[in-house]
Amino acid sequence: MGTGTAIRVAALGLFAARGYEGTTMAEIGAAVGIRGPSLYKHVASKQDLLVELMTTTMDGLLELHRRAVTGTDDPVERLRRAVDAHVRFHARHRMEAFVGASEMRSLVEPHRGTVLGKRAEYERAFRRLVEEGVAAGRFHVPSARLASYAILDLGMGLATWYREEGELSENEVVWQQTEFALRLVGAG
Amino acid sequence: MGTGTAIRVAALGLFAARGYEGTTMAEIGAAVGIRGPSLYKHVASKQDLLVELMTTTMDGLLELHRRAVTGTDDPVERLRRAVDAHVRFHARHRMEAFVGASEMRSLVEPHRGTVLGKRAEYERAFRRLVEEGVAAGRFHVPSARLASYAILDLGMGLATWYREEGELSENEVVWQQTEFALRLVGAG
DNA sequence: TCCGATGGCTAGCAGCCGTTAGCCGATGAA
DNA sequence: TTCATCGGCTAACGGCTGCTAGCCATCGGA
Repeated sequence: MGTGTAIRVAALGLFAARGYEGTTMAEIGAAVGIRGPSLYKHVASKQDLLVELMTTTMDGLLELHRRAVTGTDDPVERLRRAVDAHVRFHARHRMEAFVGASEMRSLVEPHRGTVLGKRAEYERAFRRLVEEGVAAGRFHVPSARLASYAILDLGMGLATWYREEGELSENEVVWQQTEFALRLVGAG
Repeated sequence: MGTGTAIRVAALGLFAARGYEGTTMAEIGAAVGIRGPSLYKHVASKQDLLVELMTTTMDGLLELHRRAVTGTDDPVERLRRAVDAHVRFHARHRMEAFVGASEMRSLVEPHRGTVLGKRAEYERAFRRLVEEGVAAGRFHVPSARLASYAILDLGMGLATWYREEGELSENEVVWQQTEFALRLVGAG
């Protein structure tokens, strides 16, 4: 693993624990065994670290979603796979999800707009999934928008309470959350 | 409205928008028409502003929950009322909820521990509600813990996407989210 | 063997932060 | 009218921040 990668990992952990504004370049340096100024031999700026972190997170999530919904036309199965990917991603990338949700404000334009755009795209994709199910008579919800937000929130909540060392394995959590999502749209 | 209250309101808005570390005392002052140092005639410190904000938020939420579940023994009705209070609170206090979730790290001990304790108490109360329903054969979930987290996440998500000016009224959102919660625990 | 590139280091700049000290006009009770 | 209190203000302190400049050891290829 290159030094650049180690720096990004350290930055992620610190941003999650202390926040972007609450993290100093000296701390990030210390986490990888060098001094603050030496970081600039590897990264352009502190802001750059955040930008890259947030855009790659959203890109990864979008890519996983696309792969998940490809290969079947059945609305129930499509939603099941999308939720599986969504929850699994949030279980595996809790810190990225937390930083992504709470540090949007620290992102400077135009990157803020870019990331917000990707997030809106992800939300639309989920909403469309719910709408397809409703149109096919498989889901029964008064508002597809509200239902899709609810499903997204289920997964994003993991950032707060999920722990790998916890009593529930990743697969158990993923399975139950998927079940919750299907019940929620009235397909359970 | 006293100056002290105006300061707290301004601080809440700024903490939500820019984060605790990203907000300066001069900005809080400017929001109420005075200079930064003058704030110290009304508040003890910046940290104090955050402490008070977070503890009163949790106290308010706990009190609302207690009132909601008092007066009936029916597990379904108890959960319905608790979710109603939970969602309504988060719709009305979006900024408090957002700050409460993302600025726990900026809280200094012993206040951090106190607030975490209150949050844990709130989570336990909800879990107990689910467990009661399961014990009474009215709810059907594999894990009460996971189900209660899911319900809590439903409401907390509002902090991100709910807007008063949106197309859905508070009552509509509250009603649908309550419905989602009941479906989720298999009581719909 | 040379030498450029790489990647550490320290010093330091320019600016901002929370907070304190101390000043002063307005206000209202005695 | 007097005078203490209140609540503004500016100046300033001590400390920290992101980042740049510039120095130097190491090391791999020519």
